[in-house]
Amino acid sequence: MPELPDVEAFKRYLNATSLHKTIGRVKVYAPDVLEGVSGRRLRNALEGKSLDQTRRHGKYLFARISGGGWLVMHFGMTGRLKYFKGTHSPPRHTRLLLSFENGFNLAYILQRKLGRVFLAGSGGSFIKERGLGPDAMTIGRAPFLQRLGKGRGGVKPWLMNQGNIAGIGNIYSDEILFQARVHPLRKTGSLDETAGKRLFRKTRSVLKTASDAGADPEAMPRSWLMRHRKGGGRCPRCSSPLATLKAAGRTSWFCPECQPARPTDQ
DNA sequence: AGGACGCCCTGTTCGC
DNA sequence: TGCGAACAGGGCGTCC
Repeated sequence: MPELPDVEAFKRYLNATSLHKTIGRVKVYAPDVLEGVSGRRLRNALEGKSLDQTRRHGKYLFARISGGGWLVMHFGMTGRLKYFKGTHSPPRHTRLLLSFENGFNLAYILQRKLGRVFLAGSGGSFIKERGLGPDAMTIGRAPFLQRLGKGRGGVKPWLMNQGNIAGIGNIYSDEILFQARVHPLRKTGSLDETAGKRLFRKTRSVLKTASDAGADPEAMPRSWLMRHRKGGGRCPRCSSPLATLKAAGRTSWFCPECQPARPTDQ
């Protein structure tokens, strides 16, 4: 699930549960989710320390370690965090477990092992090394439009490419395109100034609204595409049957009436 | 450069 | 009901 709003919710969850608590023990259940750091080094960096602040950039969550460095988490398609009490076995698919001295634990859970955990010196250096673009929720209009103008391909791949702007995945790109009334196969170069500005505005508002709602799909407005993107779903705006197509190997949902294709884009 | 594709994983749903 | 295929909100490398 995790796109920007979901990771924002994880950040708030971590803040509310796990800050300023001494980490007694770290258990790595799946060493293969660690990237660029060994289990031993991760344990050494965390045990006896605490997490004292968090940041989010795109789909990455950063937690600063009191002893120096940052624990960085990416959640793949199925990741989440769970804070729980006790010493009983952690939730299914727990890949990394921080056990605090207060008797509680923070589990990093991935059903499919597509997420990754890193240890970084600083957030800024990590973002640079990974080639991430500016955060999709905080980027300003001018840099957004400037970067959009450099695109040569489709709008949807542009939105989802983390090097352009960071944080948008399949679900939210569909939502943004729907609300901006842009067909998923439109090319970035075919968008005029007005459409570009609309795309920026909807990117901002969709991510903001979803983050404020805790990324809970059920809490999103009924007027959003997201609430209807399933077989037999109809457009919340014009009631037309929604359509799907494949782009970049992923399913795009859209309304053929509200998001008309342009012949040059087909 | 951009896009299609396979792959990494695991669980669920779909179609015959 | 059974069983394999297809698919699922991510991202990387490879190839064209």
